[in-house]
Amino acid sequence: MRDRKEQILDVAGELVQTRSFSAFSYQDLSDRIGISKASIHHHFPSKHDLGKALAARYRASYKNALEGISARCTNSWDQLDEYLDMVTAVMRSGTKICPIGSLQAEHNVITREMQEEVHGLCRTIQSWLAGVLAEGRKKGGMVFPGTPEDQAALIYSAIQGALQNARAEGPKQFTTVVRQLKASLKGRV
Amino acid sequence: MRDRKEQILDVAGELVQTRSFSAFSYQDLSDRIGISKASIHHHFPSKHDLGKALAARYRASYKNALEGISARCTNSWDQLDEYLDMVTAVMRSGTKICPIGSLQAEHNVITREMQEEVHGLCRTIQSWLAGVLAEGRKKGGMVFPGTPEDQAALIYSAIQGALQNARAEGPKQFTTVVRQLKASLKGRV
DNA sequence: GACAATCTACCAACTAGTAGGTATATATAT
DNA sequence: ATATATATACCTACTAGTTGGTAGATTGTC
Repeated sequence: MRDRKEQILDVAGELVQTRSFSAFSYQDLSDRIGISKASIHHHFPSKHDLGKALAARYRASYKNALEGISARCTNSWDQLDEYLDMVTAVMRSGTKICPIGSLQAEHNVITREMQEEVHGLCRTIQSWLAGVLAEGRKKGGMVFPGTPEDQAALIYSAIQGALQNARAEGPKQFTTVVRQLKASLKGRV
Repeated sequence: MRDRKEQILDVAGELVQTRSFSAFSYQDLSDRIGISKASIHHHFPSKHDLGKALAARYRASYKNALEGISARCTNSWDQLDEYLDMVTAVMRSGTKICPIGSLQAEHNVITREMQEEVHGLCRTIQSWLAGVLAEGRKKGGMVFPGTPEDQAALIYSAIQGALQNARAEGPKQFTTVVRQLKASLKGRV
């Protein structure tokens, strides 16, 4: 089976998002997938290997998704909406949180290579957001203080914080944050 | 020694903020404090007891700090500044993150009682923020869309997300987010 | 035959938590 | 005063189970 690796990453991803990187084990993977613990070590010799591959996959997947949005729609507002819809979908799928948030919370217990993957993912999203905001300010009437990069940092932080809150406080808070962000960009106060 | 309990909570708090709740053990506490693991079990029979006491202490401490700010200054802008300064101090102290963020990231692996303490802490901060925002809109010229509660949710989420990013991305991003939030409230765009 | 994927069976280290004992205070009863 | 409880704080030594990881044999597939 060639996609066993993918399957393992799927399950590991779910565990990272519902628990945390420290709080799941190879045994958990073994139980869920139905092959022995040693077999999982065959595919990912150490937990660091697994974590690194997982973070890299998240990074590639986000990059792909964001490029897809850019290709699909030209309007900045639509691009922002699609991004926010994507994140909303993550929140709605059970009791998950953002994988970035989960891995960042354990920043000091993951390896350097994992840290770098997570860091790259942050940069990818924020620079994409900054691009959308720059274009939106020029042509779409988006209103915000500072540079597009500054505002991207705010939006990114708010979304990440809101995603984390959502699991404890429910989805209402998350949609409120999204609404506030959009209203603020429209300059309606 | 009466304050042994406090000392244990101090060390546990630091470990929660630098690692995560799952990623520290009674042995870690024992090593750092210099008393046996069993002695720590004497003070906090189970890890759940320890986590609950820790979350409760955070809650009380935040409540106290926020009430102190309200008592100290009457101006809404000053109150907001003091809150933001307090959070900035958390970020600057080494490689810590917000304890709430850390515990929320592990929402599904902590006990219900711990979840409730964390939840209460979130509510405490957000309703305090909402109070400051309501007053600031009325008398201080603060500008934001939606209700004060809505905007409090945004600010709270952004701060929490930014705190989490700070450890991976450095303090610059955090100060940027704070600056953007304040500029936005001032209506300068 | 080579190779990948799997297995069983193991390892040392670590996990939260317990059992049972010791030293030292502070009461209380005589 | 002095003996006797009681409680706190700590200890060493242990349990049962989990952790990430390894060794070596077995399977199926090109």
